[in-house]
Amino acid sequence: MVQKKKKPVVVAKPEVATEPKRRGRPRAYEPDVAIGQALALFRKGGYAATSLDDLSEVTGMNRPSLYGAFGDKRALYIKSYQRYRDDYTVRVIAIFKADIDVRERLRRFFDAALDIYTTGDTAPRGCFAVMTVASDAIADPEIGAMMRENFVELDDAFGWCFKTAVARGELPETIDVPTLSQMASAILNMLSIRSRAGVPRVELEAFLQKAVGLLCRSSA
Amino acid sequence: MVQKKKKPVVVAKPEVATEPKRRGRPRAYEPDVAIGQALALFRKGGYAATSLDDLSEVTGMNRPSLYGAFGDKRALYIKSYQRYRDDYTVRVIAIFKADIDVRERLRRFFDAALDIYTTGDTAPRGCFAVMTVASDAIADPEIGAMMRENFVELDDAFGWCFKTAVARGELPETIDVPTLSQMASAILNMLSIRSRAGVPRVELEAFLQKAVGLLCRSSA
DNA sequence: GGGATTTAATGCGAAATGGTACAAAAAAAG
DNA sequence: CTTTTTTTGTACCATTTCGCATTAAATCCC
Repeated sequence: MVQKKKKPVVVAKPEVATEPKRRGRPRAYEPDVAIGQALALFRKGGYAATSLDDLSEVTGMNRPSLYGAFGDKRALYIKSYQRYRDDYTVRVIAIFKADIDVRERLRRFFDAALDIYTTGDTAPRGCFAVMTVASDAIADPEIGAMMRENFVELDDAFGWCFKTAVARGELPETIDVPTLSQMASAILNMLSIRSRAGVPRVELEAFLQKAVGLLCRSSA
Repeated sequence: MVQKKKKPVVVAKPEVATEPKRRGRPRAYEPDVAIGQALALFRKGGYAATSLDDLSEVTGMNRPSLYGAFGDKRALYIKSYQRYRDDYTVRVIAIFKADIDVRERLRRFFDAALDIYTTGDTAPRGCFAVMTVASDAIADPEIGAMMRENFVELDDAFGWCFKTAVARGELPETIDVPTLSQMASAILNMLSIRSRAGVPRVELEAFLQKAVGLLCRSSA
């Protein structure tokens, strides 16, 4: 899904299945890991503060190669975001598949977010989408639309949690699913901001423990 | 509080009380409005994406004057933040002084935030502190500390609201004040992110209406 | 009016930035 | 071995950026 596939029609040689015998000089880099390194750098400094030279250095690719492989800075930024989104999507799906009650599900959801937000060799990085919205990149209409979509998807994910909880009898039917979902999204935003600001993870976890309880209190 | 005062000891001349007879060539700019214009620009694009040339243009001051008056870009950024903080502080104080119940107080609080977040000649700007944390400026320890302090102050402000509500019998003594306060801060963060992302204000106001109800539901 | 003082305005310069042209290199195909 | 194809690596360009040095202007004090 992330990488090219190129119709492995009748691949006779059972190599690694990811090498369709390219023709020219072989690449000195792995596109996948390069995007990952670019993502890490963008998450550290944001769009404007990350230069192509920085990206070139961290990926080990020189600038023309970067350009040829991913396009200009903006394209690389968008590809990095898609990688970020793909990465956390698999975690969310795993949490959705688990047969657990709504409180545990929310706890795991927030905990996975903290994992992602506190990632960073030196300092926590927060949420890429939140960072993007806060940056100048939001002036780009296409990028803005992607970020709004991201937030809606998160609302929907939480909405699914709460609706499922009602269906399973864990919460009363009187709860306001949309409002609770947006509240959960708000908590996510707060985790992003504060973790990036340097608030210790344990503090945020302590808050989460009580916040989940508050969200799931059986109230009309 | 915002500007210099310079001991108006026995000011004989009742001018405007803000002109202590400077000596050299008079300024062609008003430091106050210049900072305001710089703030508007920083809020639009963030730290890295705002150049001194942009700031020079918007303030009408040429770069050497900017430098002489406020210091380098970082100093100007910090001064802009202080201006931002001073501006909203007066609004918060007004809300605190009003003799209203907790729901109305929270509503006004959030509404004032929306006023500030949706400010912008072309597009909404969000919260300056949130933007700063999300930017590369967070790498600066001093700026990071200022932002953490900002968040703590907001928590405290909400904490005062809830404690006062309990004292006035509007909420039961069993509420968890710190958790509710942080939840309110989380809502503030969400408003900042979404307004800047372009979510219409009416949508956010609709959410707020219900969110305040949820926060103030008399639950243990 | 003359000097002192403060600011404005011009412009320089070194470095960084995004982007690209072009030749050398490395592999497969013939 | 030669050609073709793809990527690498060096070098370059135009622009922007931050910062400062220097000169010109405007005002106050004597």
